[in-house]
Amino acid sequence: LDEGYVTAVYRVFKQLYDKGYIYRDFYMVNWDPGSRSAISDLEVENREVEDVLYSIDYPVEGSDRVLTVATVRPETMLADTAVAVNPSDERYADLVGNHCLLPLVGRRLPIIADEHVDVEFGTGALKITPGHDPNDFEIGRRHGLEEISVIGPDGHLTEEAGRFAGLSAAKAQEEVVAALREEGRLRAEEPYTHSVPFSHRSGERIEPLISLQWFCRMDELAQPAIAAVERDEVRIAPGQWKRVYLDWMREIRPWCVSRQLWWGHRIPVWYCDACEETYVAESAPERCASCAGELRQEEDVLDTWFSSAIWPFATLGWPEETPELRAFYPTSFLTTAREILFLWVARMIMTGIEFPGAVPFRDVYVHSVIQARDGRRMSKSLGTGIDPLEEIDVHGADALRFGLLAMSSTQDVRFSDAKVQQGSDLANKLWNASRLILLNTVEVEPAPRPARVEDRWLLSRLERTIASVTGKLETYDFAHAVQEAYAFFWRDLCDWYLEIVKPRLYDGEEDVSATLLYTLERVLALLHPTMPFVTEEIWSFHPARRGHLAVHPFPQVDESLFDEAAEADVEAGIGLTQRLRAWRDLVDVPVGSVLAARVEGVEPPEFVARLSRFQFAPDGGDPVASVGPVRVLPSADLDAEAVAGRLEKRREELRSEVERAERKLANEGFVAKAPAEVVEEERGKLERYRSELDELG
RNA sequence: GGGCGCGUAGCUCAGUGGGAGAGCGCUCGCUUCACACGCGAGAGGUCGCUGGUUCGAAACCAGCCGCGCCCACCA
Repeated sequence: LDEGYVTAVYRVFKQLYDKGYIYRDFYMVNWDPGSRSAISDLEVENREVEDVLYSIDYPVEGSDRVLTVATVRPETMLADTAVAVNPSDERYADLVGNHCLLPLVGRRLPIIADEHVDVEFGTGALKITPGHDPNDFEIGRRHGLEEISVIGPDGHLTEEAGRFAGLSAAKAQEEVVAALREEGRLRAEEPYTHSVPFSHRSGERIEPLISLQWFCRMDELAQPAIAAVERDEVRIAPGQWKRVYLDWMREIRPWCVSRQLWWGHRIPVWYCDACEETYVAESAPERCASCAGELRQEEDVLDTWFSSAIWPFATLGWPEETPELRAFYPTSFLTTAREILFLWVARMIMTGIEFPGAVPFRDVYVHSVIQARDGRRMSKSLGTGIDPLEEIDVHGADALRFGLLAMSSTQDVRFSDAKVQQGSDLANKLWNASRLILLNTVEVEPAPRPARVEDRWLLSRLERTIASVTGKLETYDFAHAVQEAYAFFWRDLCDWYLEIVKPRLYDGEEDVSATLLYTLERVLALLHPTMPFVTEEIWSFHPARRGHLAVHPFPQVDESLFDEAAEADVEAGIGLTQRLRAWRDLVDVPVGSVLAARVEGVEPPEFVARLSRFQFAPDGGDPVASVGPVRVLPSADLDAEAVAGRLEKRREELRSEVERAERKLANEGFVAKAPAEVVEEERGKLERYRSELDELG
């Protein structure tokens, strides 16, 4: 409706017309009786339908032979203008050039030979109805056959149908079958399942009709658009869609661009009824140039995708040389659903190259499709759609956004309420963890200030997470990107680091405050694209806040904070803590009790004892159990039987591990052919299992 | 008919050559001073089937079974 846009559409139509790409022709189109309009091939959807296949005898003129033909649309026989057989079919070779007599009508039908006919199907004889079947139309044009229309745009039979005129196609079918039966021409009726075109718009069965329409020839426009994708001037990801695009483009067919609808850009063509002149123009001519008569504008409108095809530049003011067009064209990135690849993306590329002279975008990402909860397509007509506003009411906008990203994949996935709930839980956790940090840190400039090994571990993990998330976003791997950010925040920061540093935090230590505020700032920025609302709100309380988080730079990786040694030490400490906790659980130690223990060898980080409720002392008698390097000392809280049972279970686990490693290393092929580091790793494992087994006694 | 993809824990999905993973659900224990939308600990899988390649296969190859999508003019 925007005037500037209409100008652009008309300019495009006129230029394509002047180049000879746009033309008007009688042609077989997909007629949608529901919307009473032609529609394009791409708007047609094929569905399996159970029909009846009728076999009808067509007598051969001047002979007692008959040709039996098969059809699921017997009413269209009224428009038959030939019978075709395959040229290699010896059964009928002598009949080619003769005529059949069309039952009910009496028309003389030439018997022709055409490669299209399948010798194997039915009797190998095919009735030809150029007016109502796309194949027959092509065959008809090849052989110069008459094109008769017996079904009109309203789905009812025309005057051409003689005594059947005025009937609906369905009713006509019944009557034609009855008449054939009466004349003894109906040889067989059998159930037949086949795929049938339906209108994507109205849902009605397509009626192939010949009508006068506007077409756009696509092959010239397609060539540079094919080259652009071949040369990766437009990159299509995931890679398989590049080939799908190219395959389609290489076999592109003329595009029927006219529609008999009210909505749409009216085709910029004017007719003079007096002298039969036709004008194609960017704006309405006043009068006919030849006779000065009144002009009448074409009533058909353009396919909606015709105007959408020029969207990337028409919205920026093209054909005017606007500042917007100069600044923003070509654009960089388009994300889209795959069913739009042909309808829209391909056409934008073609018109972008043809008109402004440059591809409209550099990268196209074809995303996965979220299906309904039960795995069916989301669809308005099936009622399987999921209303995002309802989801937002229940879980929140951030939760839905997180959930959708977490669901996304290279394949189609079902909508998962659990993933949205996970997002909602994350928002809640972000809020609470931030509250802990913001209410307990002292006033200090946020900065990485590692004072202990756990600080170096956290900062190293933070930077590695930023690196990894960034890499995954760049390759459109959204699900893993958000899952990785989620795992760092929840596991590393909340479950471990915050629990480890609470005493230092409550003590008002500056180093840990600075490090935590720094980490929080980076985590908020990292998660902001995924959860914009809650991160922005938390940011408003952050002491480092300058302006909105939405315009805060996305975190850049600081590799100087990578620290492999700290990671190894802390992760070993975490592993030991988990084993100690599990051991306590399994031997039923009372929850609050602190057990005495002694450590053999290197002292683990301080937090291990605290988080597993142990007290490590240099001495204290004979141990009653071993957990890795930890020797648990006797205590009133320990049930001797449970401890012994647990010991035995651990021994069994270790024995089976030792056995597995030994078996592998005993395999000569493995030792000889596997890479040295893999063999070495296996030897290391075996050694560790054996020494722990020795410790247990 | 052609093409693409999928079949892994109860559910939804990751994992593409060296000891089976996540979220949810389930079991047990915790009202521990950020969070019970939470914390800790667990159980649970002949990785669709059959062959093959390999020292080694959930992963690579072939065939089969089941499911989905796209394209296509067999009446």
